[in-house]
Amino acid sequence: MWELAKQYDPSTVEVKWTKRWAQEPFVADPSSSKEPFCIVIPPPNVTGNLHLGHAFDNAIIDTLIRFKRMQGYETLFQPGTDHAGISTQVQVERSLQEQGRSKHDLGRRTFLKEMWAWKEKYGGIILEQLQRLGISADWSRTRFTMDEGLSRAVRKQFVELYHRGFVYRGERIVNWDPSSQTTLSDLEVDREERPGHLYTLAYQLEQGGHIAIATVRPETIFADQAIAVHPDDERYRSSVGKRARIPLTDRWIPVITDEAVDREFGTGALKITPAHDPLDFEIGERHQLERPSVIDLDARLFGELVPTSYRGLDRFEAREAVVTALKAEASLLEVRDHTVALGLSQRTKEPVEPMLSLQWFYNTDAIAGRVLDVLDRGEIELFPQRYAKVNRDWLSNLRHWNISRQLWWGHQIPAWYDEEGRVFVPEPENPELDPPDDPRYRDLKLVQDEDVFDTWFSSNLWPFSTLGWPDTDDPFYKKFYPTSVLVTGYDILFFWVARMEMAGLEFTGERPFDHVLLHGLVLDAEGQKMSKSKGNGIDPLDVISEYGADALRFATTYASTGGQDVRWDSRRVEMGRNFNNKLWNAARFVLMNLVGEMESGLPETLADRWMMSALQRAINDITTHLEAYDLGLANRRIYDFVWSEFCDWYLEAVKPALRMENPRTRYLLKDGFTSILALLHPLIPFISSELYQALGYEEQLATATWPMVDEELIDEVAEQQFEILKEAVVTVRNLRSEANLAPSRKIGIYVEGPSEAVIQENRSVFESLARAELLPASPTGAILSQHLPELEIRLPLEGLIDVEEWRARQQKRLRDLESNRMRSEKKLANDKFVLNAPPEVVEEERRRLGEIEDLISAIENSLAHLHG
RNA sequence: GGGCGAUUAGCUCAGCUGGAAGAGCGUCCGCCUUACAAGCGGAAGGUCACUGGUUCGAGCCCAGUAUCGCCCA
Repeated sequence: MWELAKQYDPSTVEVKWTKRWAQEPFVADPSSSKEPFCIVIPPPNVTGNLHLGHAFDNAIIDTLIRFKRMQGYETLFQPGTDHAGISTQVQVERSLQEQGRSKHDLGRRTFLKEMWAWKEKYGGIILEQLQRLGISADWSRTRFTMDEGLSRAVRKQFVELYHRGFVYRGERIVNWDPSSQTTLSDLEVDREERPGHLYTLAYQLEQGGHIAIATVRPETIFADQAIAVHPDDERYRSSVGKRARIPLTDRWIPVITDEAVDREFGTGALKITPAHDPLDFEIGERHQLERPSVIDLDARLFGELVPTSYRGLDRFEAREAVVTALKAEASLLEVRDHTVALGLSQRTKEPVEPMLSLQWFYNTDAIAGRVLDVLDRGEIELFPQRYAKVNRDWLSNLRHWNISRQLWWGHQIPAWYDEEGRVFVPEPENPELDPPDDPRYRDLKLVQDEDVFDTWFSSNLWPFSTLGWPDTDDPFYKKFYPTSVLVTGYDILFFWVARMEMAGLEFTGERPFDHVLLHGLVLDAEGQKMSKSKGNGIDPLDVISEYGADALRFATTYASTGGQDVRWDSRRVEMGRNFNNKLWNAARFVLMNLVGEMESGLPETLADRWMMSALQRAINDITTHLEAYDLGLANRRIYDFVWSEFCDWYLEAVKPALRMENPRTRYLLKDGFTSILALLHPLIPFISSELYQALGYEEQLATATWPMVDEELIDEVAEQQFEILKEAVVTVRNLRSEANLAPSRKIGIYVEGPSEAVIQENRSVFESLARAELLPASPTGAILSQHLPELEIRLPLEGLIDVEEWRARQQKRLRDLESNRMRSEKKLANDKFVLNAPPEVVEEERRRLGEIEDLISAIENSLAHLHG
């Protein structure tokens, strides 16, 4: 037992438990009769690295899981990883590039082999990093979104949605990222305001004159199909129905009217380019316009419609060239500065090209409506509650979701086409049967769609696909679904949470989780988002090696309050490290005193009674906070209890009894400290487990039971008396400090007043804490005295003390008391207060006033007798 | 344009249903007091952004303003 070092070193302890929890994971038992509690991990990118966001998220999850496990729930912390389509593929492509190869050199099959090899090589890293955080997941159930079972779930989702008519293939304007060469959903595009220009172009009218149109993208004029004005716009009445010539070309297009045109924008006349703008696409549909494209997948101008000199130019180069030519032709009427809302690919930051493309879409209108009903009924509860509205607003304004991605890494879309372009999708009765293997289509030449699904189209199934769905008889699905709470950052409320809500209802008929706990984001010290490109990220593994994983967990749960963003501040981690050291040393003290006889039973001494009582209150508060997901409050409460109550007061107060080898106190010391370790375990699992073992317990703390409040131990008398004792001790320390008496010097103290008995009865505790000796009679001669309610404390004035300074201090205290008296008197003189305020508040105010008055007269009296 | 969050001690942040403002760090003074100097004892430090309102009573509730940040269009 004595081998506990003076200073806590987390590294060896944490590595030891990390290994143990990896080798003996917390396996969930679906046949258990215990109530289930399940959280699925927000699956990190399989080849990614741990960042602070993961650490934050998983610390919260694991705290809840460990808490519930100790409370007696059958817990499942379901771990796993996500294939993260684009980012993983980009990584592998980059590494190929370094070897001078491209995915096209390899071909799809070989490339995918490389991808899987990559996944095998790097896919375990992030999970190992998570284990280093001490999370108690059931590692025997680790899942990956491209596992066989989960892939089956994705296929079933698509097949069913297709046959129910919610998923369709269509030509729509999509967000094309020319850099990663794939389409993106609306959510993956960030809008950014950029300085740009608004160009006014003159389109010659066939009857003479011209019509001026405003555009921010002059390079797309070659794909124009019409000019549109608002039907009520008088300015263009005469032009409607006429034809106008596209500048730099010989093409003539009609002037049409459409309600969607904003008369206030530019000249009120718009060029309509259905293939390159979503609004133009809609207008084009209404007027049956053709939709030729002039921008290719590399964002270069192409096609018959583009004059040869511009073909092959990048869209931005082309803009310059077109503008120059327009100027030369005198078709450019005006160029004005104009901020444009540019769509950028979230991943590559490349401007997205709105482009006409044949893609798969998911019409979520109906299912979103059902989710809204469930949210309205409060069946899914969000924490903090304000996010319920955000959740709802997004669901009620959904556009069809583009679910195809032009990638190879992911779930290839199970749709086949024959030579005439007809679509073949597996039958719902037999979703595993590929149409080419279906005898009915034996004579057809079927080719599978090359694309894969958006990654979120598989992670939306995560809460149930990881539990065995589509096998609804899977015991884990039966036991743990719907899951209990989903914990994630608010930044993926739409991406993931809302989509899981839809998928859950669509396919299981149930909400996927009862509660959603959304936490904030971890920002850098300046309040900026952490990102690779900015290089302002902090590696959690560095933090762990410097301070320990417990300290990191402490810092994250401490900062987890009300969904607020967390500015990174290493002082919080230091706080955690210091706390762990404090706890370690408290344990050393406890262990040091556990030699010899112990006797179980109720507390007898004042200190024991007080500590056990304070412990019950702490248990109650901490349990309540954890149940309400207020981890920050729970953390602060246990921190204060351990440091300020247990260590600062109890451990000091208990020393005399321990010196006298009180077996009951010994027992309670151990008992109380054991409860503390249990209360701390969800927050700082490593050190608490280690110390619990050091105390001699066989079972590991993680599976011990959560402390319960024992009402019998709540002892208000002891609390009041101990409070008096503390105040008296603080006063003596105060006097000593003011009298400049060295702490090492024993001083004589005399106490007098109604509360005197409490001090006398706990003489040894008082003397030990105050480092003083109680005098049998009041000292004579020069004394310093300090007044407390119901107690006067006297100290022989023997040291060198500046009496004038002392007098000044006392007078300041008097002034403070007098202003308090005035406030109190004023309050009590107010009839409205006395009549309206609750009686106990009024009573408290009266008591306070009486106390103040006593103190004032006592201090005045002692000042009068103070001789300098 | 719509919505949300923040504004409390020098710094980073707590503050539950309204009932005399808190923590950690930092600062000042004193300590190797036999668990702990990553510590112990003591102290200083706040017009709770601003303006009105409700209330016996407002950091907290209501209305508005300002600044910063985020989301959506």
